[in-house]
Amino acid sequence: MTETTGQQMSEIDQQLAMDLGYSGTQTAKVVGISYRQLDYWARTDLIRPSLSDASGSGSRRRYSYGDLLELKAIKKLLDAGIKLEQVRKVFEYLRKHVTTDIAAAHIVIDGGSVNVYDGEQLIDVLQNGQGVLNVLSLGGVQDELKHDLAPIAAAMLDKLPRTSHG
Amino acid sequence: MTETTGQQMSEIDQQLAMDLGYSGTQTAKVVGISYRQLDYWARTDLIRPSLSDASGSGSRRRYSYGDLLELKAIKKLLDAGIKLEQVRKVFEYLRKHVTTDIAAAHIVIDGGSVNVYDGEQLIDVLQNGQGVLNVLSLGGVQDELKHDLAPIAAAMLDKLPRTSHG
DNA sequence: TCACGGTCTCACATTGCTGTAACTACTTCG
DNA sequence: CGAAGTAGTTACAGCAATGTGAGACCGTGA
Repeated sequence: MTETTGQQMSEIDQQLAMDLGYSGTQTAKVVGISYRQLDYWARTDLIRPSLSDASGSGSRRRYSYGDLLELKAIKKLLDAGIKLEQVRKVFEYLRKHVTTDIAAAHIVIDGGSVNVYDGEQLIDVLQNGQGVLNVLSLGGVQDELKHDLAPIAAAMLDKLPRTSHG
Repeated sequence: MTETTGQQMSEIDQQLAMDLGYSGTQTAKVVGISYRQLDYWARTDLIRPSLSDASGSGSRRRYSYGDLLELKAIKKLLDAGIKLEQVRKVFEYLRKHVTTDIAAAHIVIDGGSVNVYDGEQLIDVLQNGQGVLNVLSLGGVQDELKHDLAPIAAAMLDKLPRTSHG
């Protein structure tokens, strides 16, 4: 469609495009979300365009390259089945604890906390299954269950006809 | 923590409690969710009590030990910020591809597919950070972004005053 | 029969969108 | 400059999913 014939992008052209930033419509297309969704995210403070924010009807939003990266990451998380609420928390955190070497890093969300790793173990895992992983240890769950269950089961037995455990 | 003085649960007592099953209220308390939530999940088919389902007002639900395990796992996933919609898919899948050795296994959700592992690599990761992990490779995201961006940026440059790239 | 524990129904709230129409700004043509 | 066209933003309404709370309803045991 867009590729006519000799339409290669030079490094300089890319830089130019990046400096100009991207409109809302363009951004939505690149990221693969609806414009309404992008608008909603901006209005609800999930992510605002860092080059120029909207200021009244008729104004224009301008998204930076970095914004697009974040948006892509957000979409990845959503597609993996993570709640928007959680995504909000994650990016709130990440904006404070700046990430310099994004390409090499991996975001690791462990319950409440957020971390950025490029260590050995996690990279091994990522090389196997690329993208987002959700891992749950059922062993730990089972242990917790037993622990939580004990008092309930005990109370239950107290009400049974013959108490053979006193 | 749990061993008070004389109130120990014997293996047999536990077995007895498990056979009787657990009421809705008990189940909700053990799992750590509201009764309304448990009811909602039953009515919307996320998880129904396997010992006896509700059959008209006044009837009683009875949850098995296995149900509680599932409910615990569900809550873990929700607390980790995973969408209920995704959780539904995961457990739909898991019920078909039965899990025999639950204690040793780990659920791994990778975008669309669900797997149960007890391999070396994943266990290593789990020992570090117990519970649920969400891992995202930003390197891959950046690559995808560049790829998706090229045609858009090219179209943009076509509209600029001087075309030095033809 | 009455109280109690449990379930069911209904109404309502919140979140996360989506669609549409109105409005504003920028661009272009005369 | 001024009018028209286009792109982008805003306001408003509506929808589905996920709950929550109140209260009606039912069955069982005392």
